[in-house]
Amino acid sequence: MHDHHTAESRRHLAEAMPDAQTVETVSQALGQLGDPTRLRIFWLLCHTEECVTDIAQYMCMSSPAVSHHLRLLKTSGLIVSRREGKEMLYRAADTALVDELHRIIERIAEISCPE
Amino acid sequence: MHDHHTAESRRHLAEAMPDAQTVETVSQALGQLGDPTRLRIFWLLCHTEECVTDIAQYMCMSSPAVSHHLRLLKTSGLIVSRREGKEMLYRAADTALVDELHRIIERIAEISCPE
DNA sequence: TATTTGATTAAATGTTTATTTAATCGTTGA
DNA sequence: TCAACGATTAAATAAACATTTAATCAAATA
Repeated sequence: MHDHHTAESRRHLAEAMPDAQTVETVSQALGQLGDPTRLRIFWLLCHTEECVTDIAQYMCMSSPAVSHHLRLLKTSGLIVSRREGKEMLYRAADTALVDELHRIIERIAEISCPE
Repeated sequence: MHDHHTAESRRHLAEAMPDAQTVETVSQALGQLGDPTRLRIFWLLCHTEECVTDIAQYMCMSSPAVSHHLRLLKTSGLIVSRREGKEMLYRAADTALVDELHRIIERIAEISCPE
């Protein structure tokens, strides 16, 4: 049987480890952008406000499919919407979380895909 | 029929939009941490080097299940491993991508779960 | 108020993904 | 070289998830 951590080092880690609620929240946010479709929609909505029809056209997808992703992003607090006449306009939420996510997307793109 | 973007504004967006390859890469990396189990393993391995048995114990999971997640993280370039005797030791990879991801995890935890 | 347009919801389908159990592989030491 | 230990692989199952088509909803306007 090999050596494991001491009780003390294990305690240190356990204390520094984000609690279950935090882990849920963080992975939920990151998971949203783990889907390439949602990543592109989110990125788009960080740059401009769009209606569902235009997003669908931009993404080359059906509007029900886009609607589905918009609902997930909205439920996660990453985007917001407002009605204007018959249209629903979506854009990125104005929060620190969104700023960070937008930042890291462009940063990872820089790092991983330099050209 | 409502108004859409001009050809010019659409062109601007299309040019700024990360290409398909980049979107794939970014969402792949973020998606890895979209799973709470992998997020916790990754976070752990950002802080210390561990063998599979210890990770499994820490996570309260079977070692095959942990092995599965380690493989995914490794394939994505987020962690590395080395053999020491019978054990495989895993730790976070020493890359800019990993630094960024580690940074954002702790940042999102700060933002979303203040206490 | 009936029709049209834009958006969402629901049901159904197909795919991906996590976990379990059992079997196998690699290394060490008896 | 055989037994023991740590780790991985494989097959099977179950749970999540994305997409499609059809139906419904909400606002505008003719």
